[in-house]
Amino acid sequence: MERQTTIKDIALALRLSTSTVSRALRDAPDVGEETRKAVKALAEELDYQPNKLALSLLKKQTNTIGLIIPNLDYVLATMVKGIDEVALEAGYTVMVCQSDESFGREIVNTKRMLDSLVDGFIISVSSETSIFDHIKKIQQKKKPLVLFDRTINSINAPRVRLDNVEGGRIATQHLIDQGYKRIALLAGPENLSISNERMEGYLQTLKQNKIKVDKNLIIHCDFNQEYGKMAAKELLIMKNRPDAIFTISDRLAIGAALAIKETGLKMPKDIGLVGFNNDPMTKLMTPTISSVEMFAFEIGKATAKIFLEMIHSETDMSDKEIIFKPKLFVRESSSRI
Amino acid sequence: MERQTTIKDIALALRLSTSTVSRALRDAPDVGEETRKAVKALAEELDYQPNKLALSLLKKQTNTIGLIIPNLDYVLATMVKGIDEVALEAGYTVMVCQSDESFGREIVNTKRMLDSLVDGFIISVSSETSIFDHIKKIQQKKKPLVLFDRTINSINAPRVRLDNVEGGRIATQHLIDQGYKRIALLAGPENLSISNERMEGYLQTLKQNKIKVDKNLIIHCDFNQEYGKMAAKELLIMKNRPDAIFTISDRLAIGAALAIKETGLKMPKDIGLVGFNNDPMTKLMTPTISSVEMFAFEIGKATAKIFLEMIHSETDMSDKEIIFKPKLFVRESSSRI
DNA sequence: GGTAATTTCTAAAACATTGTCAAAAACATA
DNA sequence: TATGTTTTTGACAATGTTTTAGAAATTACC
Repeated sequence: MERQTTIKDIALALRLSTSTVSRALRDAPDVGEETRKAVKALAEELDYQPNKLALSLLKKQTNTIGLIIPNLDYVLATMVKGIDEVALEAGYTVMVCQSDESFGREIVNTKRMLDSLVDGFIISVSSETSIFDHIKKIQQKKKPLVLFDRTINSINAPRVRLDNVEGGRIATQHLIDQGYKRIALLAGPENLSISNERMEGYLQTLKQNKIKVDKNLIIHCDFNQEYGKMAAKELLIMKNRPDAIFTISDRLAIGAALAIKETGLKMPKDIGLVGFNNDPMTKLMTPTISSVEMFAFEIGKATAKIFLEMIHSETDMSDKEIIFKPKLFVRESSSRI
Repeated sequence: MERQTTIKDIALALRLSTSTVSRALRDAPDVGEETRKAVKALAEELDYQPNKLALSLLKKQTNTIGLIIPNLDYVLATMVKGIDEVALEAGYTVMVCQSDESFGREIVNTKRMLDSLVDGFIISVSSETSIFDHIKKIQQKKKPLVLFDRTINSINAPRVRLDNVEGGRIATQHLIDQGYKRIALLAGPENLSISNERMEGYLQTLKQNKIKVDKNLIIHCDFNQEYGKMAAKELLIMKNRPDAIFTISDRLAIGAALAIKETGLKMPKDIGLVGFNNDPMTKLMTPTISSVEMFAFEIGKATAKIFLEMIHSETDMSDKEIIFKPKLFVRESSSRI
């Protein structure tokens, strides 16, 4: 790696002090017109670029955001895109680390980034994470922290997320409206906020419609097409099988759709299916799958904006919560009326 | 943000010099057993973490890799995962920037990162990029650079990629073997290496099989489902329409599949279709779509490994090229024998 | 007891930059 | 010319760390 031109080189060449050069470059008022010109000309010639590292050390800020996410599936990738866009605009660079749904890797990533290279954190936790000491440590060090998508109630930080309860409600209500009576739920990992909230919406809606909850119709499993398929199979071979399935993610929905096909049942006639995320895949399957849109890009942008706000203003924002309203896209898999 | 404990604090408290503290912490030989213990104990107590910024400034390395990619679709996300995994293992953190297929944003991202925060670059260029000054600048500054997936011939840097010509060949040959006679090509953006290489394979194979190339059957378009659909429609309404389409990406293939469905043609009977990437979506479509697997995860890992090798050894590696062999997964869309 | 060798520590430089304060130069006014 | 004011510049400290060279202090040996 080549030695970079520094302010010192310019100072030496022009027989000036480094401070004068520094000021000339920053267009400070107290520097002679001629010196300024000379400095700028030489800086241009030598392709001088201020050393960000030295600046960061001095200013104690790196203009870098640490982003920790569980994976890079469609939804997260879209959110990352939103975050990226806003951050770039504001002069920040994003450091993305995937925990790969692993608690251990989430901790390693947090620790690494905490060791001083980032100005703050934007986090969506892994499905394994149920202890939050590493996240509390961020707050102890008083670094800005915003949670998004999969948020944590016991952590006092601004959060941006979907109204997942509402999402569960509109999906379930839609299935009921379409005349389905026994609605199963493919829930995600148990300790995840999004799982529980969407389930909450499901339960509320059943209750409101005076439908008794059958615990056998609720299955928890990881976000993985294969698991989704297996879980759906389990449901479909029950004596008193469900006539509709609401899955908490589209990946699970796709697994379920495959299970349904293999069993020889037809959607939406024999069984209804609604997924979550509005992954483009749902439009491509045959039949197309109804799904709840979660405005991932917008959530990403809003998250980054809150983060920036948090960095720039000193006011406490830990109560701030931005909640997006979901929207159901009805497709073939669930429209039998 | 809270003030971090520094080596100075420890030195002051223990009435030692900072140098001694530094050596004690690093287990250097010339430091007394008792001092070492005292220092370590206090460091533990005050939760001392070395300031990476200061270290980076001193050592002139940040242990950070700048990764520039055009987007975060399935293939790239998988590659990023591979890169991430290897980098993390080696103690490096990855800074991901999406150019979003825009030349301008690619330049901004490169410039930002070049301004000293990263030790080197791993790049896959945007489809708009046909001038490479920003990339040459990286090399002028003697920073390690590895190109992957979409590589550039005019840049002398190690590269990791698929044997795209071979990919084009096996896809085309397969279609011929299945008895298709008029094979169209949905190529990607014109200036992209992967487009041209896959097309090269297509052309070679036609020639080998003594099939005359019909230029009207070759359409270039951006990687976008909608464009793919439009381009396919164009092909399908021709008087002398093709009886098979080979698309250079699965996103285009999916677009083509939708166009085919709308036209009322049946795959694989009336028309054959082969895509590229082996995106999980291809397994979910009805009919399932044949596709060329490109081992994205492996390419990602290999790329990161080369990068690390480049960082650690000083030997010139700019000739190094790792080429993965593609593999065709035959599915319903193209198997009519 | 004196010299040499060894151990343990410190001071200063280095990394690139900015900020503060003081000095010097330039200029204006009486 | 002397004084005051403004403009321009420089010296030095500070950011947090490691490294080099060397200084004390201790121990070993004759």
